[in-house]
Amino acid sequence: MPEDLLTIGEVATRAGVATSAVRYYERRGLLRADARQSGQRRYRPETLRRLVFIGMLQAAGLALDDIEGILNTSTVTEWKAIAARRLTDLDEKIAQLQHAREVLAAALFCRYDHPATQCRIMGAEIDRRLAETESPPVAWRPTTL
Amino acid sequence: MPEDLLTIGEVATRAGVATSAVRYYERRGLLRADARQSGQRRYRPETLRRLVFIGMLQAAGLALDDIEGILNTSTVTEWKAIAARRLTDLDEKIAQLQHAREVLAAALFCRYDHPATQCRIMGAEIDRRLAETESPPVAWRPTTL
DNA sequence: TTGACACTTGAACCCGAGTTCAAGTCAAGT
DNA sequence: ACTTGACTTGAACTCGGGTTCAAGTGTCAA
Repeated sequence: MPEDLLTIGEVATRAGVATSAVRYYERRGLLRADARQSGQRRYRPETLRRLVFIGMLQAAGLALDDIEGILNTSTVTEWKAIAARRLTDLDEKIAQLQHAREVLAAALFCRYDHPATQCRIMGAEIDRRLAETESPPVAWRPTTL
Repeated sequence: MPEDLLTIGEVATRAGVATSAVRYYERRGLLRADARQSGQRRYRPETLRRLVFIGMLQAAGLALDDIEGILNTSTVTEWKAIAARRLTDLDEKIAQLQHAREVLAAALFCRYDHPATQCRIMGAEIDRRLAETESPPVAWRPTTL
């Protein structure tokens, strides 16, 4: 018996996930145990790497379905297509969050004080958003929303 | 009866959310209908703005509980504290996503081809992550994960 | 041989953020 | 009078990504 096989607890802690998550990934088809020793799952170090890989893609905002696709497709073009699509989404999301960040940060310097909806930076952004959806503008008065 | 009141359908479409979401926000205490006309909710334009405000904070990654806090706290320091905490989270998340974006983008240029786990850029990042959790390093060989 | 301990299973549950559904109400138009 | 259409309600359901639970199994040490 090769002793370089890891238990579920080992791969889980080393990959920084819960054992329940590892079993869940197996259910979802992202992973297989490489062996069983008296019923217990055993993993090759490569599988630990695979687990970390899953975590990376997850951190990049990919859903488990996409990750499964990337791991289980048979051609380069196929997985790169999925990755490229998600890269676009990711860029969009980063841009959105950056904008949100600006607004939120600016609001912290706002001294129209209370309540938050009174803040004129927020107010201006609300106007922008309302205008965007090409609806008739609603007049801005410093009223409690 | 003041005719500048909006129906739920109006506020919803103008704010870009579903009517069910508006009712849900009301249940959660983020919102109140300003009036009722034969049982139906009516909203002042300010409430439409409030709805957009909710959407903005949501886009910045705030949970409805936080948003409720920001809307319903009584002091400036209180809502700014919440916002500041979330701003930190937001910065962290943006940084994470940017890193993930780099890796993903780089992977698309990788020509170790198939499968995705073979990509050496991904491989290097996996190593970095494994090293980070101060676990003993696992040797890198180009094996299927 | 009795514990302790880490694992096994399927099934049920959790969370956040809503959506969907059935059954009912109301006002307007024909 | 009847239909249409937008609303009302509470309760149940959805979805993703897991977690928790009860009941059982295997291995090791005292």
